[in-house]
Amino acid sequence: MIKYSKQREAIIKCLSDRKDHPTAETIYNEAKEIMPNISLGTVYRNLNQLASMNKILIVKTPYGPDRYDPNPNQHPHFFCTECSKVLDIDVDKEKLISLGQDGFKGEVNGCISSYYGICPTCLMNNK
Amino acid sequence: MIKYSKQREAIIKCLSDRKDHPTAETIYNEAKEIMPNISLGTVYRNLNQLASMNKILIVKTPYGPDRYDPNPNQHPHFFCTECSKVLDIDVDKEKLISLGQDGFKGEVNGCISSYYGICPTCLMNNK
DNA sequence: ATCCGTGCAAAGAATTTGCATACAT
DNA sequence: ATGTATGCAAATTCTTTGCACGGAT
Repeated sequence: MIKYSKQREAIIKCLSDRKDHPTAETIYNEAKEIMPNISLGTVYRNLNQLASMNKILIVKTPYGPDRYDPNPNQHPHFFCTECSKVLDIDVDKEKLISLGQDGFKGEVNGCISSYYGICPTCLMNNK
Repeated sequence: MIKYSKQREAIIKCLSDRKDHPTAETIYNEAKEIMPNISLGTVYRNLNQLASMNKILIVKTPYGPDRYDPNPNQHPHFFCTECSKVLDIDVDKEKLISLGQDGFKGEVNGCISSYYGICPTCLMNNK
């Protein structure tokens, strides 16, 4: 049985407020402002707990620490190779799966897709 | 300028001989049989060097250590959730990219796709 | 009263790096 | 001779965990 905690509430709030897929460290620093005694271990514990309850998503990155996404549905992300930002990118999930399933003799249950390139903001600034 | 070394040769040989995307540790253990003094640091150094020269691919995994692929072209992998095997999976690259680019205002330069599910072998054994 | 969650610090896993020496060019 | 590569061990980075205590139910 899961019990309420101020820390978990703060972590969820920090994560939900952001659209930039923060790292545990970032969440920790932000949570510290409203809760100076919170520890990094607690942040990790809660993030893992939330992920295993399918409330949030852990986003593995090609480099550096994991990032966290308040949207629990597995969906593709875009990694900007210029500014390192991580964005959501809208991709047809069914098509993605069927691309993999097509001709494959096993059973495809899901797909984690990471697109990379130059994000709209950097593209605009470059011009 | 890059200089020849027995160690690098052994590492390349071990990697090329395998189709199972070994970890650095696995390569290290295998290389040790023909070269007992080789160190894990050397294995990592060479793998990173080869990857940055685009001779091999580093395959990030959802859990556990990175794996290495003698095929340097970025291509999708399949992770078996039963036996943890990592397989190549044949997916139309152009379609994959265009799925991401479609409607996205940035510039998509590539995609790292990880499919997961049950591999053909496990599927067969389950029946 | 029970037992889940916390802070802290230590441990762990994976990978990188500094340094003196060995080897390829 | 020059400079890259190596072995070794220590250092880094990111994350998990053990433990005693505090707080939610």
